[in-house]
Amino acid sequence: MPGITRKAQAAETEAALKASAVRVFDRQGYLNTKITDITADAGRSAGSFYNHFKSKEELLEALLADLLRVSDEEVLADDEHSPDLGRRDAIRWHVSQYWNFFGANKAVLIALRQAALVDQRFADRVAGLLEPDVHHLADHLAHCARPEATAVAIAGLCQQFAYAKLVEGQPVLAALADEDAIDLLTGLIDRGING
Amino acid sequence: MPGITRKAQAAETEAALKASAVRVFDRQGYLNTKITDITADAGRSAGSFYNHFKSKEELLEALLADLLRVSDEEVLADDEHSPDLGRRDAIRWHVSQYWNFFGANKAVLIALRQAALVDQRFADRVAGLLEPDVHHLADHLAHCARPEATAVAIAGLCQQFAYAKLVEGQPVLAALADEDAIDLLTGLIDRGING
DNA sequence: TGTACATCAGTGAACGCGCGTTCACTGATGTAC
DNA sequence: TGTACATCAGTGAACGCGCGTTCACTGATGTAC
Repeated sequence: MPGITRKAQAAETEAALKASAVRVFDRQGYLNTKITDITADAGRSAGSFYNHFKSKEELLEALLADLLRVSDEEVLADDEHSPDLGRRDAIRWHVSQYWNFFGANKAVLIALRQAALVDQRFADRVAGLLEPDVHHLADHLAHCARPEATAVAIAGLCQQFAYAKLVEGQPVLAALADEDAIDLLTGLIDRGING
Repeated sequence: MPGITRKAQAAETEAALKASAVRVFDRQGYLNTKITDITADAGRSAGSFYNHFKSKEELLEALLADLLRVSDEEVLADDEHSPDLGRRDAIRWHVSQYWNFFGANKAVLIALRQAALVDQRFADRVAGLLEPDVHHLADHLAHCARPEATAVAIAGLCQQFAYAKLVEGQPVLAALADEDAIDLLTGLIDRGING
């Protein structure tokens, strides 16, 4: 079969590089990762990297694209959630979604945040990605005093708490199960906006 | 007067380097700043830097020490604030303190956060600095379900919101005055923990 | 007080390390006839 | 189907840029007598 085996090999190497990148980013952080760290983890030569990506940034873009594709599919599979954030269970559903998404993709999410610190292009990119979510959240908060600002605050609360628990592994939070964390955030938000 | 003029010159250069560092960190971020960016801004030669600091990290440590010295003085000058976070005005006082401190020192605070991403030593350092505050906050929250975790969440909320408003300058928050931001946070926290 | 020497802050060209990136080469796979 | 050539994924040594860091030098300030 002409053309299949070679393409398959290339695809396999590309996938291996991506998988290694995620692993290494998770271990050492994006900014501390050298291209040769990735290729070494993947068991390929340094030069091989450039057959697939122009740079570490482009590799991260590819990981982001993968992440967005998967999460879009999940959103489509979601048949109707309650949009009424006046109800505690609706808040909990959203928090839980976010928490699980963060946990499942933390290596890439943190890599993006790190890249955004150093590279304005990524900063704009990340801001653009979050904006619709924050906007969506603000719509749900129309009954509050300052919907947009409150949405930003709540998004920040969730992000920072997830970071403290799932990435830094703060000792203070060690005893906190995922469900407890979600409950805690849900309670703060529910009372904060409805209470 | 023996020994005075020369020491004065050295002190002046050191101060100029620190001031330039803050300015340049604010402009380009700590991680994007080269040592020669700092010396150039200060109008000194590259080599001069090493008469005063062993590295960019040590310079940041010095800035941190300055910041801690000043803020300790302020804490001492604070004659009794209400420790009862059951009262809205007590919460507002704390939030306002934090907000102003963040605004006044954002360049250094953000530099620290950036350094912590890349350098485990700074990460531990920053964590150690915040811990007493979070612990103090947890004490005030003894009546809540999970005081420590709630304290971490609230600290994260404030930090992230201040970052969004004061550093990223999120367009959505452009119309929000400092007082409004403080009120918003106060409201969320007050209802969140007392509501 | 004056002179001769020592010390020190500051200078900037040069050095060298780390790492991203290239490129000539290999061997395997695909194509043409 | 077999043979000869083309293409391509992968290799790893070598190259070179950027930047941190050094160091011999300058001129000014301090010290000794």
